Amino acid sequence: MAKEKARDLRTGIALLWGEQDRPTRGPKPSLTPRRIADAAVDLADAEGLAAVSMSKVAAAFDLSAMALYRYVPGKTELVELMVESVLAQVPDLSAVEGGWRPRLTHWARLSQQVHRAHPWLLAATALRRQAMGPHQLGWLDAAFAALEPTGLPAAQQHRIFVLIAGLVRTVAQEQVDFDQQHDQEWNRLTGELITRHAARFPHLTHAIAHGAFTPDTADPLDFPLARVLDGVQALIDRTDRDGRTDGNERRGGEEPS
Amino acid sequence: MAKEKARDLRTGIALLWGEQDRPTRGPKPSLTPRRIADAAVDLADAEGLAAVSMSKVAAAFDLSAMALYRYVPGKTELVELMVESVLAQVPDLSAVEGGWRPRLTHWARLSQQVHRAHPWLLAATALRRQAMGPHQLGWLDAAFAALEPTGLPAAQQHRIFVLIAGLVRTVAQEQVDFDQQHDQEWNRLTGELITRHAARFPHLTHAIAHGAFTPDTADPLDFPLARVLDGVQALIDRTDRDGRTDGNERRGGEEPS
DNA sequence: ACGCATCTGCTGACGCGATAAACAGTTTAG
DNA sequence: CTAAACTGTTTATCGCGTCAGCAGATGCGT
Repeated sequence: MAKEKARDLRTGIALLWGEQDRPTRGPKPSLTPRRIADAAVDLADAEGLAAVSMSKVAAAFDLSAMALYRYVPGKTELVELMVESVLAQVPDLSAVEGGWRPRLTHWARLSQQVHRAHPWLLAATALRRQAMGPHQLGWLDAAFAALEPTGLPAAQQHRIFVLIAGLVRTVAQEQVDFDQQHDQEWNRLTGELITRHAARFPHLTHAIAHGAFTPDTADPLDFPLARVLDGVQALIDRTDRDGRTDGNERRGGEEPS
Repeated sequence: MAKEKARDLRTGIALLWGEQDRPTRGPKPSLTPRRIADAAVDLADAEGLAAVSMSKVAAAFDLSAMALYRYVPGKTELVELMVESVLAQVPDLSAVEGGWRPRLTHWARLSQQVHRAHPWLLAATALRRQAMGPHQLGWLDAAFAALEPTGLPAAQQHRIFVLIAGLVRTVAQEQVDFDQQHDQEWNRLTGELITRHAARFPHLTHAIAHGAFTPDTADPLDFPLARVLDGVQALIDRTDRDGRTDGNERRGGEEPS
């Protein structure tokens, strides 16, 4: 899981951007990286990322596991291809009216939908700065397009993008993990624990008594996204008013390190 | 990785809360779950979570892998113990002056520090609603303590907690993944890609030209945390002014589903 | 003081994962 | 037509979590 090979990035990129020349000799290839990735996506959608093993993917084509290595350097690159495949619908936000806020909101919702449709995406993009394909860069471009009208410095636009992308991930995480059965069990057992040790967790107890953990039918993205965008709006207002601030003012934390 | 056993939660909780009776017969146990967890933490700190295998942990005591199963039901529970061990310093925010905002900020910073000291924590708490030990609940209690003075409804306090905890995770993710070597390589290769396909990613190109990806010496938690807390402040202001709003007003997204 | 139930820790085995190596069979360029 | 280039297979290695069964230590009830 932590074996980097240094050449992975380069080979991954080559694969993602289709920069390989399939030669003309020998038998016709029966597969393509794309077809393999799509089969892997189907498998992951149905049984989770953990079920995606070289042999199970190969089995979808009635081939042996090793056959895949003719098309894909290794599993790392296969997962990168899966991500790219799933992001094929690059958002076009130019039709969204109302400026940066509705556009960013729409971007976030589209991203959330992809995560909902492919719960494994979260785990697949979790670690490392991986090789990015054209579709992934397309999503990034769309986000910057939405942020441009804020008039904020590019560095801050980037930070806001990271913030919102992270938010979508967080919310997706909650939704992915959700499991009626398991969740009820968890609520029951943990609730019982807290009640038993109420004196040790007074504020938690108080909050629960006032409905903090009451289930909620609203889309879980609504509330946090509204908060974050309010925060961005506040930054824009302050920047417009003050002429120039770097956005890292003293509000919200003092200690130097 | 995806094998749930239904009894895991219950046994995990029993272990975390020390609700087992070690009997009196037989040889003296040479270990305790706690000592095992601490050894595993040291291993993970040094070589990453992937390096934490039953045999490697056991090797730290010159024992065989199977010996650990006398103390710990399985690896799942071991990881839960590791998390609990690392959260032993439950924050006490009562000394922090200035109301909810500095307190929440402090909570976030402490959490960030733990994540920095134990990069594997992120992966260890990534999945599922796991069994929570007293320390973990302590952190939760501290957060609600900080949120109480906002006067917001408990359900919103909970949502804000989730938002901020997620934010810390996101930032921690960035920091954990960071690797000078690999990052420079990534910047070089990906930058080159974007330049080559500039026409396809106009806004991204524009943002980069204006310094969007320029490295930054500020603590990466500063900016996003300030934005989120500004957003919370806006919610408080609005609630105070309007008397009553449910916090899911129309700002920031309209479509019903 | 003794014996056995109760422990601890060990070895061996299983199944499953990624992937390296060597090989058999196929296709096409020269 | 032949050899290079290519596809797919079998076999093997290594590491993982964990189950089963065994050897030896310990201390309770007698």
